[in-house]
Amino acid sequence: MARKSATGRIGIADVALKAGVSHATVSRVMNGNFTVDPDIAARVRAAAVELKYQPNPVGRSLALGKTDTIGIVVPDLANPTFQAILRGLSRAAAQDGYRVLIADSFEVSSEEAILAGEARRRCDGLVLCAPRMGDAELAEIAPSLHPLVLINRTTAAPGVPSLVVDYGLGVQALAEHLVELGHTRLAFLAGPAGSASNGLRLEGLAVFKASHAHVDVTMLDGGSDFDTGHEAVDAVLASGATGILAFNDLVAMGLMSGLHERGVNVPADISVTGFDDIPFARYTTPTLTTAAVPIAELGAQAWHQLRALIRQEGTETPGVRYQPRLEIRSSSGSAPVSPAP
Amino acid sequence: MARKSATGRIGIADVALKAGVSHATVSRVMNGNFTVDPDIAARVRAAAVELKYQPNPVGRSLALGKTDTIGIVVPDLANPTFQAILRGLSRAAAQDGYRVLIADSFEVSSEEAILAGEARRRCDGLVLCAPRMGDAELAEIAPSLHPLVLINRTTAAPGVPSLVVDYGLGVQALAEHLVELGHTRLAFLAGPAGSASNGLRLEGLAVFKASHAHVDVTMLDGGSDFDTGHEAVDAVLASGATGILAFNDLVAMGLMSGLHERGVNVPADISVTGFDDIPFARYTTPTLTTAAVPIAELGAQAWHQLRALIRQEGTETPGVRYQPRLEIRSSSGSAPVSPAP
DNA sequence: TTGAAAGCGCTAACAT
DNA sequence: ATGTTAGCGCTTTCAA
Repeated sequence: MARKSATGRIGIADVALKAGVSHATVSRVMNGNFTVDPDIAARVRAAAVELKYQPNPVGRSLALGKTDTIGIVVPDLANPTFQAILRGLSRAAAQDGYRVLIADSFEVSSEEAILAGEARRRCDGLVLCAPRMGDAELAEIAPSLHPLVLINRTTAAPGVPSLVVDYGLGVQALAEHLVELGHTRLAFLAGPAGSASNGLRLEGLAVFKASHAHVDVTMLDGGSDFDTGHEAVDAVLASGATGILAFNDLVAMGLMSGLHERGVNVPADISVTGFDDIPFARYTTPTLTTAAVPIAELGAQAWHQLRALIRQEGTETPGVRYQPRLEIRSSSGSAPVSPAP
Repeated sequence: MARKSATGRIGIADVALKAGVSHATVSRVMNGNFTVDPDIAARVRAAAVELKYQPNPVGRSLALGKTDTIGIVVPDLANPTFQAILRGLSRAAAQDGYRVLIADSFEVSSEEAILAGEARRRCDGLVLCAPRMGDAELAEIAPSLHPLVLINRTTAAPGVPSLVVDYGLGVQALAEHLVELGHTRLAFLAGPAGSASNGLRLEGLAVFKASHAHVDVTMLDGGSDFDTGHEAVDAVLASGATGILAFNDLVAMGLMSGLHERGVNVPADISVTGFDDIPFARYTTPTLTTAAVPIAELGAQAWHQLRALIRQEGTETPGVRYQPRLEIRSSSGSAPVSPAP
């Protein structure tokens, strides 16, 4: 048989032997180098087909110094937001012939730096998605990770484009919307303490409060998943608020489910808003008012920025800032005449 | 500076130079080979730390003939089922120091074989998730993909473990459940035509029908997402069925949303069941009766089977068959006395 | 115990 | 137009 190499797979040498040419010529043919005699090229191609030869990407990567692979580090693969980003990234990168290596840090921020470094070494570039590590650490490792693109996080380190969603603006729009509906007592169901996007929401709320002295905004501890919302029902009811700004759509859905169980009517008794506009938001009962984030586009954009960096296109790309779009559906309505039960 | 190599990164040669030893010795130290003099080892380690040396995985892969990476090919990264499998796989593989490369075929079955081959060549093993390609093609390429694990698909090719969920049994249990509630007119909202799991459901329904001659089961065309369910409202109502078996939870949610808009009460007028028990199923209104699939475990199990293959542990692993568990919630109830509106 | 050297599979500069 | 040769960065025999 034609299996010569140590790995047992068919290598360039086998094809060269079969076609009666040198490795170099085979390599040239495989890479579409036209300085090869058509007859010989045909012979090589025939041999390659017959042997079912497929170039070994590892050897190729070592020789070329590139892997045609990019890495992405996410805090939690279970989070729909990160899933959507991954999808957008994967799709866009695939269009340019790049593959995606994933690294899930499982919210263990101390692992992120190591994970990122390891991923980066196997890839041509890296996307760091909402990293939980501290600013100092991020700035310190950023240079060693170049080409690097940040999502929902910025850094002082130079040459690192950031794609950030303006959660502050989004939460302001939602609060504004509730106020226009007559609500004067709001509550914010916060997200994970370490999350930068939660910080942005808090900043947005501070701005909102400064210009709406007559509106009462209660702060409630929370998280980022269904259960958070579901478990927050008591706290929400105790707050006396009639307009609830949930950290995200998942929390909002959990909350609505809990309120439903208590017989509280949404939006007649209490209005609930989410954030992100995940696909499910259109199909909840009632449908969810939320702030839409062009999340899949974020993934695609991350690839485009990374690609520019990899190709060393000197176009200074400071990143992109995305503004959420208010998506009014049925979970928000006029404030009840009497306070909520 | 210590940057010598062509790639601009610090290589083993830099460390060797700095420590005053050969590449070989550095390699030995980095790999914990104890045949190195402790003093020299310490010197090497110090040099490595000082230069922030990190071995290049590509060079390592080429020398060792392994990448410590596995690949997974999915038909659609947007599908929660595949996301969950990916997560379980990624988590389990990470525990053993393996990374995951993803390849999304975007439901283009003609691309699957190429995608799978490319992914496999960069990895030590492959997981093919519910491949849409034909049986013949699958059996033909399977040997070249070894080590290979199949999810929700089987093949005649030997040495390929399959993890399959028994969708047939699940749909039978759901239908049985509806019949026990008094429903005699059911409808099945089918999934994608090419999907093997849809085929299994159909087989299950055939078995069910054979033993329930008095029950009428209408077959309705469909798909696998929200919109499918939402758009099926008319067909569902026209069928006169009071118990609807949706292809999966997403379709069920879309359908319930559509029914709600039409003023049809679930489950008073019509009962709806899903499939998969995605996290959202607990939080729909009403909560969704479904068949639970231990989906994250499937991903983990895929890794364990793949690991055994990679390690060439001769333990014949013919795969695992998972039986869905009936999860009765609020979207299914007694059949209405009079036919649905 | 260490170094020199071969080789993993490929690409590319150089030579012919 | 093609072959020879030298790497890419690493591991691993084989000598010493």
